[in-house]
Amino acid sequence: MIAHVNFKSGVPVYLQIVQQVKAAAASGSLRTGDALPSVRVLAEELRINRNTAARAYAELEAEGVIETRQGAGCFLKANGTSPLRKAVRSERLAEELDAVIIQAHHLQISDTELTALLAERLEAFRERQGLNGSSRP
Amino acid sequence: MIAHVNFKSGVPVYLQIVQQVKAAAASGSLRTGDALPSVRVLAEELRINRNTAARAYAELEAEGVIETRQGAGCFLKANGTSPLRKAVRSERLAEELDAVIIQAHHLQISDTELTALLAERLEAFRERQGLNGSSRP
Amino acid sequence: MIAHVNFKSGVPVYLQIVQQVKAAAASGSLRTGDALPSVRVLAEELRINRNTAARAYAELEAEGVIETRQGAGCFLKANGTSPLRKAVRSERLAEELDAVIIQAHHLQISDTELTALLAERLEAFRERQGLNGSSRP
Amino acid sequence: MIAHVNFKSGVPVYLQIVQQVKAAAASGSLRTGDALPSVRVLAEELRINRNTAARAYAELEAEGVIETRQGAGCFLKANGTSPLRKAVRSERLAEELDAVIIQAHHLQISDTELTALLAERLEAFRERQGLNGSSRP
DNA sequence: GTGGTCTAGACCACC
DNA sequence: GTGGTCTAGACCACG
Repeated sequence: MIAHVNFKSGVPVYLQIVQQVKAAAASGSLRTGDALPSVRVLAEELRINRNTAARAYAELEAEGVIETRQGAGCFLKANGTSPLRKAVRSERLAEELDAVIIQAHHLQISDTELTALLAERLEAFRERQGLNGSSRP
Repeated sequence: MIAHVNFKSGVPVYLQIVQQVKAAAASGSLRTGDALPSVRVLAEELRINRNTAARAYAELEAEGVIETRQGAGCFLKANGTSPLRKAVRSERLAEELDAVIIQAHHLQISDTELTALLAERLEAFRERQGLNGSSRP
Repeated sequence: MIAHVNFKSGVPVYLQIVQQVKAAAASGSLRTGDALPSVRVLAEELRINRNTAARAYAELEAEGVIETRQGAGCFLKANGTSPLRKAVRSERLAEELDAVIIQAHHLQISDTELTALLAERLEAFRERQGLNGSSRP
Repeated sequence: MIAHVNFKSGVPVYLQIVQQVKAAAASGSLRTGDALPSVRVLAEELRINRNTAARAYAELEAEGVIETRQGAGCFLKANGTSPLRKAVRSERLAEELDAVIIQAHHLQISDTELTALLAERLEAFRERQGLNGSSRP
């Protein structure tokens, strides 16, 4: 099961799938060249419409995460292929960071603590990557 | 700045506001009796429609988080729950940071760059705060 | 009437719309800030489904040609905002040029003639731009 | 190289081939009795499925453009139409160039860059031709 | 009124 | 079998 959707979260279903596939790709549990479940299979597993599943994959292709080949299926692309300008990429990330900063402020977590937390999560992320990278049947 | 909305996250704007006010209340950064910005002011600050701001407040009132007193404004009600423990608050932020890290990976932004970007955005946030008035006494 | 679709060409309808809006924007007959017909109106005019019209607009937004504001409509963005890397942009254009070169070869048009033809069409394009730029009610 | 396909244009690949063979026949670059590459070879050259190549040839045969002789291959039939006049051929190319110019505009590629890119792709094309065998005797 | 999402079901192009 | 497109019609978020 590649993803699990929550119909009540308010987040569009197709975006939930996009985020989860991205997470799987980033953490290494999906690897370059791996085939993703077909649109029909994914739709059945998640009990969503085929169009919704297709839309998620279309979005992933537009972002350069996967490659879809007519009649063959969808495959994870090698990382390092983001077609966006560096400035645009930084800007997008900055927006997300701003949201986190506001949230930290609301949760009364200091700048120092937030910075430390980021370092900690980064380390955890790299460790997870290492595990997925070495053990594969 | 009581909230920060992301128009492209897929999460309805009014829900983003609701969640952030709740987070602020839960962590103690907003306290019983505190006044919230008026619908008009909030709409202006966030550059959203007044209807949207009103809807967020309506939702918060329906959930018993705030209380609107005619002609006086909106105020935070006693919530009955003790402020969240620090560990819980960190955990919430960690989840958001994990999402940012995944995004950074796909945007091909290195750990170093991400850390630098956080520092930069933190500084910008503090500067904005300084301009908009001083903190709680 | 912003576009006209040909159902028999084999080219997806939503792509035909995308191309025509791009052409209108490039030639100056649509200008920065101009509102495009609403999804519903466009769908009615072209006698296509509302979803198809929406998809065309979504594609145009993804390419940075228009901006869509929830509840307000779609508006032409200022040019000079392509979010793609220069290398990616050149590559895409190169692919299209390759197709033209093959076609020229089939039509037995020499390299020199093709180059001259490009210069001629570029001049014609700039002239059309000039006309649209100056005369507007 | 008898054709060049664009997988992302939205036009079915088999139709792209049909159109290009027709163009070559109309302009005289393919002449009555000329042999076309076998389905197998064409599929390899264009990196498409053999079924797709076969379909293109089937379509061309149905339209009476080519003739397949069992065991010998495919050959261009007499088409009865005189080769197109140069003006007509230029006009066809001009349409394609106009589309490229519009695309270049949105990709923010200047006239100078576009012209240079054409020269570069022309050179690459000639080089490929040289490698793949000499021209018609 | 605007655009966004989802479902259902159909047909096509391609492997 | 695969993904891509289109239609029809519904509901939601937003101005």
